[in-house]
Parts: sequence; structure tokens; C-alpha cells
Amino acid sequence: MAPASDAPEELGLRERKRVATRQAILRAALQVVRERGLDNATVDEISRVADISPRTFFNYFPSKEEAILGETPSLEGNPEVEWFVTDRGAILPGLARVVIDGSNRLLSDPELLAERRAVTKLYPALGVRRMATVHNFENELAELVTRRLRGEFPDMTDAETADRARLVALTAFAFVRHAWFAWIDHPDANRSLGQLVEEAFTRGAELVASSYPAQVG
Amino acid sequence: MAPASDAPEELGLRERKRVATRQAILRAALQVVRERGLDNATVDEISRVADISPRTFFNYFPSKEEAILGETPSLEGNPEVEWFVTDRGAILPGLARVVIDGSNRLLSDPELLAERRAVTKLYPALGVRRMATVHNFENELAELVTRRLRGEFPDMTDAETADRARLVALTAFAFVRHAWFAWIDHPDANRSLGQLVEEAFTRGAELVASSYPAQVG
DNA sequence: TGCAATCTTGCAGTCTGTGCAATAAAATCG
DNA sequence: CGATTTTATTGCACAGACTGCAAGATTGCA
Repeated sequence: MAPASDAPEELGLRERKRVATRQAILRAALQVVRERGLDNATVDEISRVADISPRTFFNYFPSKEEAILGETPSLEGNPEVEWFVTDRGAILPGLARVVIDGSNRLLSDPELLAERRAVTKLYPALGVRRMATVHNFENELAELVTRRLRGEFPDMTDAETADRARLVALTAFAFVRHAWFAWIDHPDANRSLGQLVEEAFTRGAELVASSYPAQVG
Repeated sequence: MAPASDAPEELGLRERKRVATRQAILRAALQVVRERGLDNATVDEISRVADISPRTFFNYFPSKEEAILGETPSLEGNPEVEWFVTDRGAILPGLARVVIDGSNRLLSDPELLAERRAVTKLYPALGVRRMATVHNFENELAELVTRRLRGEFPDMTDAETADRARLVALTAFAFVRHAWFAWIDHPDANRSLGQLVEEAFTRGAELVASSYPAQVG
């Protein structure tokens, strides 16, 4: 067996080509948007630059926006997940830890990331689109919280559990989004996305605490 | 001058027709989705049912989804807005009040609303779309909070103000969304959307308080 | 009644996205 | 290595969303 490490070793020719093509499309999409503007960034043009047929484009991405926006965040393969569902500490900070880990893992290709950030800032319409794709991540969070609550409060009804899980997930997600926006606005290499997420959680907590008299239940 | 009440009196023929056509499209869209399913709900079909040309459809709605989803929530004409910007009480509950008022105003056509709720529940893809349209409302909230913060803390830099305003808006928005989802899931006439919003804010505050030790700043 | 403003509609055209089948390339196996 | 199976690329045809334009119909108004 090949080493089970996470280093991308020992990929077949096919796999390697696939990764390369995907990367070529991602780069081409950004390049075309940058050069021709978002409106003129057609699939035909992107495909031409990426040197593939337009039909092949849709074998890699389900829509033009996905190619421009890149991969959606996901809990997939996040090692903190299993810890979180069995942990019994405060739930929001726990969830923060999960997301922070995911954020730091996201830094696969800093170059593309920076360009994407610039493009997102330039065309707010893309941010709207991102909202939609990121909705899946939100659902993943809710599902994760549900799993934990089921273990922590086995006597709750399913409806109650789902309802509470959504409250937790939505709240956490709001803080994550705040961090994300701050990161988009500030091309500030000093603070990583993970750090911004951490800040958002604590500042969010302070905000809520200052708005509602502390009434720990 | 005509009475400044909100009753739709004294509209010209043209205006009345316009309203009627818009309503016809809204109804037709939901009907077609319900009868033929979301995938088969084409603009052509909706237009046929609404008895207008497909071209006219796009004179009323910029996209098919807008017609299915109906009007986007907005702060437009919300009387609580002016109160909020000058109020100096806790900010989150104040924002809650603004949104609750808006929620209650939303009950224009209960029949359409109920059907839309059912359709949204049946096709999760629509919920994703809604996220996108509702993003504008989020920005309105952020803008509103910015106005208030500028008055309340004139010494803050613009960047700080904008950053904090977004934190407030996103947090409030998370609670609103929780209420919205609960409302979608529970066709429970007992609790209005406004009440659900109110609950979401208090429960959200409790959640945060229980997760972070009370440290009122 | 007649002119001006506004609406509706058809038409032509662009672009996204999909199913299908042929072709090409890579993996696998004897 | 050569044959076979699996998977990827591509072209083609087509459905459907959406837009600009200009002609024709309606409504508002003097």
C-alpha cells in the first residue's frame, strides 16, 4: 500500500491530469473575470483560455460561478469534528474551534485565494452567489450540532434538538461570516482567517452580553 | 390631497392593472410549481397561466425565482427605523424591535404566504435562492446600524464603525433567520413570525451567555 | 378628440446548462 | 505487449433564462 499520508504522492496519470485541468479552469476563470470583467466572462471564453472544450467545463463545475468562486468550505475530513460531538464544554467555543481548524486548512493556494478575494470585493454579485453555495456548509454545521446535542441531551425530542441545533449553527455561522467579510475587506496578512474567526466569536459574545443582561440559565 | 392612509385607494386604471398583473404572475408561479413541480415550472408556462406574454413576465420580475419567492423583505417604510437610530438603549433588542415590526407588516396576503411556505419547504433549492435575495436585507440592516453607531460613537473611525455594524447586523440576522426557519417548519398559526423573532433573540442571547462567561464590558 | 407617456408583445439573439453518442486516452489483465 | 474495460473529452442538438429593440396597443391628460 502507498503511504497513507496526506501528501499527494503516487497519483495515476489520470488523476494528475484531472487535478491539472481543474486548476487550469480555476485560474482561467479568475483571469478572464479580471481581464474582461464579470459580465463578459463567458464559459466559452474561460474554456478557451483553459484550453478545453466548453462541454468539458461542465464536467468539472456545475456552473460558471462555482469555477470563479472555487471550492466550497466543508467539514469533510475535519479532525476536530469527532472531538466536538463528544466534548461537553461550552458549545459555541467548541464549534469555533472546529471552524478555525477548517479555516486554516483552507489555505491551499494562497495565490488563487488572494485573487479570488480581490474579485469578490470588486463584484458584490459574487458575494451574493457565495451566500448560496455556503448554505451547504451551514447545513453541515447544523447537522454536526444535532449529532452532539443528541448525545448530550438524549431526552430532548427530535424537533427540539433540531431547533436548538439550528440556533447554535446559525449563530456560529454569523460570526464566521463576520470574520469572512473582515478578511475580504482587509488584505491584512497579519491576521489569518482562523484568527479573525476567533475574534469574531469573542466580540460577538461581548456584543450579546452587553445587549442582554447576563442571565445564565 | 388624497388620504395618506395605507389603504390602496384612488389608483388609476394603469396602476390597478399593474398590480393585478403582478399578482397574477405571483399566483401563477406558485400554481405551476405546485402542479408541475419546480423543474417543469418554466417562464413560458407561468406566463401562459398568468395570461401574459413571456416577454411581459420579465417586465415585472428580473428572474423566475423572484416571482416564485415573492417580494424581498425590506426596511423601506418601516416607522421604527428613525426611532432606532436615535435610541440609546441596548442595540440588539432595538434591532429586534425594528425587524419584528417589519415581520408583522409582511402579512399582506396570507394565502400566498402559506403556499409559498409550503413550496419553500418542498424544494430546498428555493431556500438557497432566498438566501441570495435576502442578502440585500442584511445590507440594509448593516447600513441602518452604521447610521446609529455614527450618532452614538462619533469618535469611532469609519472602518471600526462599519466593522462593528456588520457584527451587529449579522448577529441579528442570524436570529431572524432562525425565526424564519422555525416559521417555515411549523405551520403553527399560534405564533406569528414577529413572536418567533422575539423568541429567537432571547434564546440566542441565552445560548451565547451560557457558552461564554458573562463579562459585561 | 388628439397628443404624450406608458405597456405589451414578438422577434432575434446570447448565454447557461444537459443528454447523448462518438472518439480518445489511460488502467488493467492475460 | 496486446486486448479489454473503464473513464475522459468533445461535438452536437436542444431546452430554457434573459435582454434589446421596435412596432403596436392602452391609458392619461389637455
